[in-house]
Amino acid sequence: MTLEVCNSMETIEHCDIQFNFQAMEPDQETEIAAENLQNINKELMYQTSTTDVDINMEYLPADIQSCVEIESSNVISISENQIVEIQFQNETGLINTEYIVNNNIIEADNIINLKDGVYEKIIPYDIYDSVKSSTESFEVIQQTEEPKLKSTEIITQSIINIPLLSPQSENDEQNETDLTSLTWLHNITNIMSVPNIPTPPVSPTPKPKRKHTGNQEDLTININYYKKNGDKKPPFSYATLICMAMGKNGNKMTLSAIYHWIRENFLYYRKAHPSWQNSIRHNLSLNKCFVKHPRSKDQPGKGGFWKLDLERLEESRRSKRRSSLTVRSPRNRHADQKTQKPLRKPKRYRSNQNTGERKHNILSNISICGDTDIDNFEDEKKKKENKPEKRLQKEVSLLPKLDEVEDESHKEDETNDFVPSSMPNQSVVTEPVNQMLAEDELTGLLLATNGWDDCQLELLDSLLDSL
DNA sequence: GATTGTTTAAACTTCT
DNA sequence: AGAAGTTTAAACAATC
Repeated sequence: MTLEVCNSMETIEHCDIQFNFQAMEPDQETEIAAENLQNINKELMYQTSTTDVDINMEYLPADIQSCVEIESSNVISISENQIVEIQFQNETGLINTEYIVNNNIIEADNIINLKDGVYEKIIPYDIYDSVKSSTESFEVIQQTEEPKLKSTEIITQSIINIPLLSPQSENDEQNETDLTSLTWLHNITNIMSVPNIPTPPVSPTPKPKRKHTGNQEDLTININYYKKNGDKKPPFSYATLICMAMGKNGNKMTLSAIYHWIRENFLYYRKAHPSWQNSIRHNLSLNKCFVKHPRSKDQPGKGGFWKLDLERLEESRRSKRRSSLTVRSPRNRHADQKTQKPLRKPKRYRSNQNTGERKHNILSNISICGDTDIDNFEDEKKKKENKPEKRLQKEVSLLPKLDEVEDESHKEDETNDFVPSSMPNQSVVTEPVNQMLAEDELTGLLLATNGWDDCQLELLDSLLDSL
């Protein structure tokens, strides 16, 4: 497998980008690591075929400041505002191409040009007409040889400079700063960059995190680590996980499909006590951004479809901002309720796996994380040997063994619960553009606003108002 | 009976 | 320290 990095634009500032790629065979991991690093502009090429990759900085572009840990992941420091093309290849040829701009993974279908600090993203032809009809912000700038590439979306320049955490880092604790809720916007931005969905303007540049120490490499989260390693709980809130799943499945999923997606993409949740599913349900019910849509009568199956309510997201975001600018409403939920209701009995069970853990923002790369082929999704109810959550007090004894889980075979879903991955395109095409701001809208909503400074919020507002 | 969905509440975490 | 957000646990109703 070859990793090819093409630096096609001038540099402005610095950021870190993490490349993840899998070896075809585990023992080839290091060998394939940076077999071919190429910088087009400077016509520099770095090649190695050794198993112990030793990057010679002399051959790297000046703006590439480091290239470390070339094993299962390849961390390279690359200038911000660069467009980076990554081609994943194996002996059979090209298997995938992705582009990265300011930490955003862009599908190869969406060719990107950079011009004077403005991103121009070419929108796939098949959604161009509907996009154009609903906004003036898109314009045709070129016709490409590829018929499906037709228009361009202007995206204001914005630099995301998110502290990233490396799971292997020795400095986890000190680096694990407030990467929680608010910042998962950025995650969503990437996650939701499914083909054919116009990428909204990325978030304004957050201020550097307070008390942040350590270099960027140390902060880089390898999302693949969480996909493959079930020992550590992924640093995403449940709301984030739900949005990740929905972002990959047209913002509309059944509960069981959400379970499935999470299990498929995070090994931890395959091994974990199934009480997390209770939390998922809790989040779906409690978070008003998740809206339940009952099945139609001609759609048999259990439960309804859960969707993201983007209007609600925006409404909530704005109200949160207003309240943050004034006085926080007094809230003493616990005290009030204690006076009204008797205390509950002590908890019988609490997982200690999350104790002390903090949620992290990541340079997420969900496309690398993997699109679960949900076509083969097997409804949970079919898995009798791997009992899902029933009642929590019964669940401990029902915990599935890991090997059982991993041998789990996915049969055809009989219930049509699963929303195929083709759904996103449909929904995007048919909905007005202001309904497509999923990423940014989600940001301000599900997340706390306290991670945003005034500049960010104002920019966000202006972007929203301009729609 | 199992799953889905709602609600309550305590514990925990993070931020101001 | 308090507010606000998140997670975990639990009870229970509705539905398939």
